[in-house]
Amino acid sequence: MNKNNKLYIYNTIASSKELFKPIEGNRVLMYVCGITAYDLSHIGHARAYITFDIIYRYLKRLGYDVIYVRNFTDIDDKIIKRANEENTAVSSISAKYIDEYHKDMNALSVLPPTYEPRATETIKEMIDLIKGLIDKGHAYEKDGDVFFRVNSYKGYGKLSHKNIGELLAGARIPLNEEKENLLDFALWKRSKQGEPSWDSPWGKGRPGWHIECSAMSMKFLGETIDIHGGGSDLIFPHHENEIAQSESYTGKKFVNYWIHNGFVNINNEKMSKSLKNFITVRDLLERYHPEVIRLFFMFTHYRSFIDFSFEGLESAKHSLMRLYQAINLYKGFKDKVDKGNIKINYLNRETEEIKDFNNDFYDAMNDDFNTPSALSVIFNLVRKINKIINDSLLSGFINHNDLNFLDEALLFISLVSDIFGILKANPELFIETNLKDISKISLTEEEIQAFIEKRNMLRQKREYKMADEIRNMLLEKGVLLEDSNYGTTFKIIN
RNA sequence: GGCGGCAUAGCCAAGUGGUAAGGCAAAGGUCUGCAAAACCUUUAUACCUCGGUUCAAAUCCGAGUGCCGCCUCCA
Repeated sequence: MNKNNKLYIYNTIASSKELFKPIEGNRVLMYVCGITAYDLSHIGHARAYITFDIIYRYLKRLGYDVIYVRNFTDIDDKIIKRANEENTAVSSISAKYIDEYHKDMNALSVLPPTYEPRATETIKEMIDLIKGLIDKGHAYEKDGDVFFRVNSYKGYGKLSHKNIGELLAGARIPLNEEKENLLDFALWKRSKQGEPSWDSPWGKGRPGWHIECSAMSMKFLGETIDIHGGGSDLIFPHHENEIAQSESYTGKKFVNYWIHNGFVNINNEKMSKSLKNFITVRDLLERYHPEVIRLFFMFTHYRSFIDFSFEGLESAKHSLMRLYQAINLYKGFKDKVDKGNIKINYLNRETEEIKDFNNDFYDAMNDDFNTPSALSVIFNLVRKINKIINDSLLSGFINHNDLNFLDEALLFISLVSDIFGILKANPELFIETNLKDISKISLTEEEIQAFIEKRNMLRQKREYKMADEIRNMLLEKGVLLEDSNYGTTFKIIN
């Protein structure tokens, strides 16, 4: 762990952590590859965009002025295929799924980037880029298709740490007669019957996939940017190709820091459409609070693959509850202090210092955004908060130093919650609503309340046996009763 | 076939040279008519195996085993 208060980022191209230094002053130029809009987003997308959301939020917290671009691929084979299947326009498919994506991201509290360009809005820039590449001998046209000449770029493979020979040996792509080299990739594709197309110097056609990110990155951020991110599956060939075409065109370094998030697996296997084991964000949001999903991902470092499981989600849910309970406990406690039910004593006593937790937290985050480690700091802090409050509740006194620590601790937690995008709900409400899902059982809320009242009458008469019978009966139906000083509440169990 | 990653308690998961964070679960305690909830406390002495380097290794090096990913669209 680094103790020098500086941010280190794991750079894929260097295969190691590097000190982060922006190109210019406090400004950070960040580009993250967005989705291809042809279907609902799945939990893999959720992980990727939550990861970069936290990076975005954290960089801003460090005082950087971040210009964040995240694109939409709205022209592509899969979208065309989907449009044909549904007998509708390509643009209506992409518009629909961009809209659905926004709904999902919004629900997950993923902040909107500074710019969200679409490929089809950047055709002109792409054509200019391709023209430039042809002029410089890095690309060639063949019957309306344009390919990038991989052999013309000597650094090819530097990101994915492969060399052209290895790639050729392992290639599984069928040989395309029109290409000079198996590894050459399409910059421009001539249009086929019934496909959307744009005019170009090479006839009607549409862009290849890789060129759009180079064009959009340059359009909004310039020729060299600080951070470029995406899922680890994009390292090859997508990002490798982006580097080749961008650097061949500008003669400058394209990206300083490459950040890639690990994959989401299900039962230890990659999630994919062909295995039919993917879970949509939409489905997950029906079962879990968005903050539970965020916390679930944060419990694993962003670069590790994560094995998705409902057990893991349940665990995250209980963890989140623990955080909310502590906030709630503090609120109730402050109320008691304000009302004079807890007396403040002004003896000088050693107490915890918030700055220790603060330092540990930033050390963790500065170490390549180590959220699991940062979370452990928060849970340690929560234990201290609970302990101080419970001790005071028993004794009726709170030391003024401890009280001050509590106030600072809660302020710190609220700052952390801005970075993580959690703990934004009303604690009392969150705890209540997350435990009550009446739809799962055969009783109505009114019926349950009636039983609770009946039982409490019996309890007042000390007829505990009958009271317990009601409690057991409700438990069999999935309703668990909880008695407290404030009355009896219930929650639904599975 | 080539390249790369991972292997830490019942489960999940940090830690990458100085003697094992945290979460969930479990057990004990406080509270309660009893429970539940909440909170507190406790919970790894072979960190996959074998060998090596070092005063010191989960951490570095070598070999092996197992799992996974990339080399095809993919977050």
